[in-house]
Amino acid sequence: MERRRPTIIDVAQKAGVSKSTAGRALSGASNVTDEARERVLDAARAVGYERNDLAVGMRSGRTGLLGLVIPDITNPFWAEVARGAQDRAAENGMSLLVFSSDWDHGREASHLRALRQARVDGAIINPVADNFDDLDRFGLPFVLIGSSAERFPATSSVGSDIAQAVRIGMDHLVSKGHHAPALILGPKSRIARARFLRTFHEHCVERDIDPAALPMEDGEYTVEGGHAAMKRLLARGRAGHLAVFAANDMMALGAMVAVREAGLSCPEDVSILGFDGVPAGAFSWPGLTTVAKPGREIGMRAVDCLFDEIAGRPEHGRVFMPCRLVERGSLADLSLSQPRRAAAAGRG
Amino acid sequence: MERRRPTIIDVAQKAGVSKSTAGRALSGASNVTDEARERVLDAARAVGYERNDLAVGMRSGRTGLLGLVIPDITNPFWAEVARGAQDRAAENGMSLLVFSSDWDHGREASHLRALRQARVDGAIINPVADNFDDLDRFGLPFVLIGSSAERFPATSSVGSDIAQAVRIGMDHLVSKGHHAPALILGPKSRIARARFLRTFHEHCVERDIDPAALPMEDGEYTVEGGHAAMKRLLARGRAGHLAVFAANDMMALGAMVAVREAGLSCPEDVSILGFDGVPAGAFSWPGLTTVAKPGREIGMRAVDCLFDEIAGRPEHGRVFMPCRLVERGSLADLSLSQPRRAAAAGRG
DNA sequence: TGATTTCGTGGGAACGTTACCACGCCGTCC
DNA sequence: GGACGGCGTGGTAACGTTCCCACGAAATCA
Repeated sequence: MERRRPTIIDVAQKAGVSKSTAGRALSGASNVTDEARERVLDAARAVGYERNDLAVGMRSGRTGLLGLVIPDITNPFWAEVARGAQDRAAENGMSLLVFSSDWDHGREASHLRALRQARVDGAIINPVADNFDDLDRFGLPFVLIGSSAERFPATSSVGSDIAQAVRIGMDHLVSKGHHAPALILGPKSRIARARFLRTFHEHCVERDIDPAALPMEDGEYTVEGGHAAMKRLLARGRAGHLAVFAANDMMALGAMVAVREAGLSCPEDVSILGFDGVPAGAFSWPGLTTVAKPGREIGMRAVDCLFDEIAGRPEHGRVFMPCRLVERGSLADLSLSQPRRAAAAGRG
Repeated sequence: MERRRPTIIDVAQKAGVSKSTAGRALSGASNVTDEARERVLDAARAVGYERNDLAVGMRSGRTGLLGLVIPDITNPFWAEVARGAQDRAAENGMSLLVFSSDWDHGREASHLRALRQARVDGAIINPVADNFDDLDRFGLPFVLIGSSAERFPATSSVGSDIAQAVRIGMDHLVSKGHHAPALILGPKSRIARARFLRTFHEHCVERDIDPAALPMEDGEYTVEGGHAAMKRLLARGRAGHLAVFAANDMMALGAMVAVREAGLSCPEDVSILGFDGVPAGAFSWPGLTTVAKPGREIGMRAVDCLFDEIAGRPEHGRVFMPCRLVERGSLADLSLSQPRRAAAAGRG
């Protein structure tokens, strides 16, 4: 801090041009001769010049900073989103300010204000569900991510395609011979639950299944929530093999523990399919088969959409990124014990 | 962007004072009357004024931004470090720029330059091991974190107390009746391995154990590395119960798989102790007993140290944060089957 | 009472870069 | 030859805040 850093004035003097010409050469503008540009670039290298983004931002209105406001960086899904956003930002010479909101309205408001004060070029936000006012008045380009973005229909957003995810999950269950799986759902207040259920109902209609006849339990999106829901499912009694589609991987992992505690085994007695793709699913025994959300792709796509917002290009509306099946060991394959014709009919 | 944002000039005019007085009132300086301050704060609220951190940074040299350069935000340990740093930064009204280096020298150099250009107030860095030059010339206050910080002895750093971790791990193994555990170590080139081994040797000396007589294998700090090392350990044959202290949790989880593949069970035949505390350890079966690193605390402490660096307060040197035992189910308790006197002698 | 100190206020300049415009030179066209 | 347009260059001012100093009024001290 004691030693003054070289400025564009130092570069200009060394190169024997004006600061205007120096600035143009350094920014890659076309209205500079190649000879002048060479002299400027050499001078910049010689004095060790590095751009001051504060000054650039003051005059040009662009800082090269992007903001990311997510619930919790230690949550594996959001860490993947952050990673995708980081990578895309870095590819484009931009830096990412990362905040964890813990789904707290006040924290989010505080983070949004920090972003405004820092004059970021734009932000990617997983909105706290009831935070309409702050987002309306954010005043900078932004893109929403995650399920809660649905509450802001006029805004560009990027999220997992939950409908597609439920569909590939159900198709996979059916292909393994599980035609009437039980469901472990998330809490009633959550948007993701409604989307999950809607697609599940569509799936049943397509296959002439009465959804009301299928066992369903719900709970928090936690290990404990899934554990309790599975216990309730098992307490209903089961006729033969039970298959369960859990609304997220933590619930699925908790359900596995409940199965074990009941003296049963997975997948021999109970098959469990998760939804999320958290890393821990690879280490349960057996490994959890799950429908993985595209966290990293969401992060990258959100940055792309944000660049369009910043550039004033047409809005994207809502973008849904496809999920992907991750096959491990938690689903029994009952299709192997089915007569061929019955399996084909089941796939109708 | 079209609507000009209110500046301190607007606030001053509305409050009927100079911009100097307005600035003093808003920054909490003492040389303003209470009456003027009140008028200024009311005016600021009325016009919707928010500070411009670019302008503040240009004049004052302080931006309110901190940088964090870690290997990979999706790694659970580093995500915890980031979380701790975020929280401590937010408590102090600062914002955190987060970068993932992937242990790549070029990426790190690029991130350090971005931090300089953004004129951050300081940075927390897990250095790529051979990056002496860039750090020497970083030019901003910084604090190092993680094991590779040991290569920069004159610099403030914060890391896990690996010696203490190995000690509580070994003490715990002994308390469970495992007096001569095998080791699964990380790669020879890694600093953490040397520290782990050194403490292990000290522990053996204290307990009159010949370390050369204990089985040791090594590999990469990955599931696959641990899996292969455990297979080699098992291939040596085992006399009764085998206990293994693995150099990180991923290796431990890989070792568990190898145990199962060998037709053995954990903890009945083979006990496994990990090191790290990754979330996945809670979901293996049995759950992994491990010595957990204090990621979040490291992040917080690093921010505290950085504030001291920024303020020019005396350096901290190297700070080692204590690790913590997380008991789950992967260690058999052999002390229950030991005669009381023999157990006491073993602990001597 | 006069000199000195303290406090609060206001004005100018600095911070480092870009946006903007004027100007001179050169080439092309009528 | 003169008018026009394009290109490259340079100079000024703007961006929004803080730093710094000068000044006047009030309080304190001798």
